[in-house]
Amino acid sequence: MTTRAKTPASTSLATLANDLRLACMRISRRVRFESTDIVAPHQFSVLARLEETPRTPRELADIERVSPPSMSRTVAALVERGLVLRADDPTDGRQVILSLTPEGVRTLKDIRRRRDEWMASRIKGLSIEEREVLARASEILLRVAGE
Amino acid sequence: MTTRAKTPASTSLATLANDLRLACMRISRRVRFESTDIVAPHQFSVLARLEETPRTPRELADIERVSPPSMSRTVAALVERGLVLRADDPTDGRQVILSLTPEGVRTLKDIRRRRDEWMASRIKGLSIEEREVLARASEILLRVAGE
DNA sequence: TATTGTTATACTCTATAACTATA
DNA sequence: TATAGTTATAGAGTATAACAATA
Repeated sequence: MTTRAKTPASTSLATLANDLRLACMRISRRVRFESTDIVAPHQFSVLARLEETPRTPRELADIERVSPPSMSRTVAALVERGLVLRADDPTDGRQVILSLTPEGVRTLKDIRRRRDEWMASRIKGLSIEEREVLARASEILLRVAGE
Repeated sequence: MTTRAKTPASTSLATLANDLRLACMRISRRVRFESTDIVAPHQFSVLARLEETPRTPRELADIERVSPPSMSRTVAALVERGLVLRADDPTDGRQVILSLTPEGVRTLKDIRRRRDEWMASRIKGLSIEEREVLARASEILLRVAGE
């Protein structure tokens, strides 16, 4: 492989890709493992999608890349728990509109708070310079992840 | 959510924790979604553990925080696929020693290559400065994740 | 008696196929 | 006939409880 950069070896594309991927995956893994969420991962994803805007089960299934029956079941569990509200679509009798209940909003906030607390506890001991690096990296990564 | 951090020193701990966590989780999510792994996540974890050193099912269950019966099942599937080798422990008849087969080693490498390719394609278009930020961030994050 | 590992059984999440209701 | 959603059924992964083999 060609390392054409005058910069350190750590900026080789392949090395950086591997290091960065591992770093992100390990952080994510520990966040999930140690913040003991109140809802399952697939339920959390649905709540987060409904926080953006009300959606139909079909839309959620497409976004989350699961089958309609799976989403039907996931939604049913969230409705059962009082986190999601079902409403008939006034213009199309086949569809249902799903949205978050106040309890759903609270649950989402609570989960994020716990996750953030874990992350905050990890970076609390870092230097100002290190935090600045991470702040800049966050911006870049969020942009890259959104592309 | 809460972006805005043009004044580095005033970047709050909570804001950084949230941005950084979201960034890592979104990157991880996309890596998993789009590199279409050959084995399931829990199987990959076990292969990676066995790459470090041969282990018993009990050790794997403790490390991966699943029950012994679950690990028993996971291991059986990997043995069935020819990725893991079972061997009797010569000093303790109750135990079995699990290790990777050559095919298991190849599979692990292949999965990592695919994941890295996705990540590399994402950072290919970044500037030298941005890559340097990510390289420094990787070091910090890997250290933090390992604590 | 304690430990390792498996089998028995049940619950959850996933999928495909078939069904109902509406457009 | 096509679409939205659910129900029927089956296949994995996980768990707890009970069992077998060994220490």
